Amino acid sequence: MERITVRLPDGSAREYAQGVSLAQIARDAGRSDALVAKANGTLRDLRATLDQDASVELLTFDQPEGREVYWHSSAHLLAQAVKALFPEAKLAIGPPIDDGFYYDIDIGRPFGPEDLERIEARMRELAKRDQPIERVEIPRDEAITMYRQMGEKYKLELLEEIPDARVSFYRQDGFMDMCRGPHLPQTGAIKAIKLLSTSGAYWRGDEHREMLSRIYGITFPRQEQLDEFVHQLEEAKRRDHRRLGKELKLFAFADELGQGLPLWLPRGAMVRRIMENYIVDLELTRGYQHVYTPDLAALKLYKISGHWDYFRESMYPPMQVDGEELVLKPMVCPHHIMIYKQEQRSYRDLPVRIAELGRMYRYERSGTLTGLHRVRSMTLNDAHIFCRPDQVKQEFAAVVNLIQEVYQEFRISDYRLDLSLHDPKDRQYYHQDEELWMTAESLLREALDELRLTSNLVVGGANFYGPKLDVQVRTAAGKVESLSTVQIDFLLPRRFELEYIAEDGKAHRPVIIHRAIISTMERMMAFLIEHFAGDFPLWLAPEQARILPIADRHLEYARQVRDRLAREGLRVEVDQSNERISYKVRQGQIERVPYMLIVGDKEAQSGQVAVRSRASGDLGPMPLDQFLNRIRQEVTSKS
RNA sequence: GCCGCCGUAGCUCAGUGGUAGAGCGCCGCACUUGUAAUGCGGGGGUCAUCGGUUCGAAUCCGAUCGGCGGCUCCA
Repeated sequence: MERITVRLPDGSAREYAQGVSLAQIARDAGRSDALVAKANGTLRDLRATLDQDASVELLTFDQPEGREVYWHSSAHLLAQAVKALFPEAKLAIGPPIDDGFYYDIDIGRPFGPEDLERIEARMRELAKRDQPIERVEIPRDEAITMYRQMGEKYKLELLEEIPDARVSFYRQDGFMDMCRGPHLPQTGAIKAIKLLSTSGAYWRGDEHREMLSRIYGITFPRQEQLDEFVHQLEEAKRRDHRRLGKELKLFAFADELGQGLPLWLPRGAMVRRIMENYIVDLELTRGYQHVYTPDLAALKLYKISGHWDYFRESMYPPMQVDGEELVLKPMVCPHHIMIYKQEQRSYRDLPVRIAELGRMYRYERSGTLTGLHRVRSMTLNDAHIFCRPDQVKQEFAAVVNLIQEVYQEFRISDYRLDLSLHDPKDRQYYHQDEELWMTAESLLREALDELRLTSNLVVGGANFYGPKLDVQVRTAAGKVESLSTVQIDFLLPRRFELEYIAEDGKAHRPVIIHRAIISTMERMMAFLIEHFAGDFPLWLAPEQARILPIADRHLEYARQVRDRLAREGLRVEVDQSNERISYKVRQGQIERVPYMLIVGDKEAQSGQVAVRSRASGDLGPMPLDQFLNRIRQEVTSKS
């Protein structure tokens, strides 16, 4: 028998007989926690054997790839349990996801909560039996025959697309599932199991095809990890902007008003006004010109831009007035283009940066509406930069710098950049001028390189008119959404026949950079609520300080303090309720007021206030001016 | 839009076919209070809406509206 050499990442090497299993190697390395292995860069089952020299990396639940395999096997376990309880069930697909796994299944009826409990219980039983999970390869024809007999029509459809002569299956305890693998060595590795939810999901993500039942679940090697996960879910719920928005009276919805149409309550409107003033003032210092454009526009505007062709379904239907067809403004760019076209532009004028807090109305499908994240009426921090081709890179860089500056002030550091390019194979959505795409995309890439930014490439993520860079953040519910965006557009200038007169005296075509820094006010508000978990920093807090009189006889002094602070531009209220001080403090804490100023006999006599901070509690008495200095500094530094 | 779950007082929720409940909030009275809940009393619901089954419906069935979790979509 030949000998082979196995090298481990720590540099150690060991000789084995040919045909040694990766599980054996894991045992010898004392790595009982290994779930799967990477041999010469390829992921393999631990049950797999080696017949030549290899460098082997043993992966555990702590590595993303190990977790993926763990959850993938968990999905198989789920399918096995479902098949045991519902033999007529037809299986579709069951992949791992960021947090757990799901399996799409067709049992001709939906799964109810009781079903989930039964399935979960069965999964535990099956895991406890600790059956080996084995890979088997069978000829494709055999697989087809088998699935045909079983009536597994979804598996058959998948099988049809596999060109290989042999297909791999994984078998555990009599249950077989077609799968590329790899998988855990045995089902017993799956310890803590929880099925989370069910939902409908279209077969192959196509809304014209069968609706399957999807079961989501999560598993862990240890119960404590599951408990921790559940705990985190609960914590996330407490940050949820919909909950805090209601509790803190920031915004609301009303059935009578309509779906997806938010009401900004006084406290939320205050935060919004601060955000708006902040961004508009900042943009004015960066050469943007702020404008206003109407909420209605002639449909032909969007026919020219092309948006009508692409987004008709999500625009409110046209209304006929005086022989004109009007739509609610679904987006701002054509309006700003009209402003650009108001004058003949010289190359010396460029770039022209037109900005607006643009209110838009989009008919989002009812099932997609979620709190302030997805609404039907929204106001975008929009701007369009009209520039010469040679200015694109520098303008793009300026926008990215602005984004970074703003994020620093909002204390946002957890985000990802997505670079979205067009997919040349998608001839339906993207215009066919490949040269235009090449130009736009290489400009974007070069600019990113020069900024030394790394981004995540999304092929096919571009707009119909051009590529873009999005700043992606995560919501409390764990979903990724874009906050900021910068988009390069060579197409709309052409469609609208935009021009500027260049040095050569001839008309040239400008480029448009579409950009949004703080997103829509709705989305930004939702994000900030969750980001700060309701504790807005002083500069954003709707109520910055509240004065709490100890007894009714201190009300007058309390009002004096309030008036003084209000004249200094602070947002401040007096708690006039007939309650004990500890109750008022509790109320103030619950309502997330950054500062509480307690005033009683001592303070009234000495002209002081006893300061309590939301974050650090009682700070003791201080003269009013000292308090003012403190918070002025805090507002300026946005801390 | 599609699939599932849900809808009881301002809020959070209990109430599985037999006369609508609790806590908090709100209003009133008393206490005049020193850093996370003072006590007592009161008002408040056509049980989302409409229709059906039943002697009788918050409860069972259907439709509609709205919310939640997904799918699809997201200029």
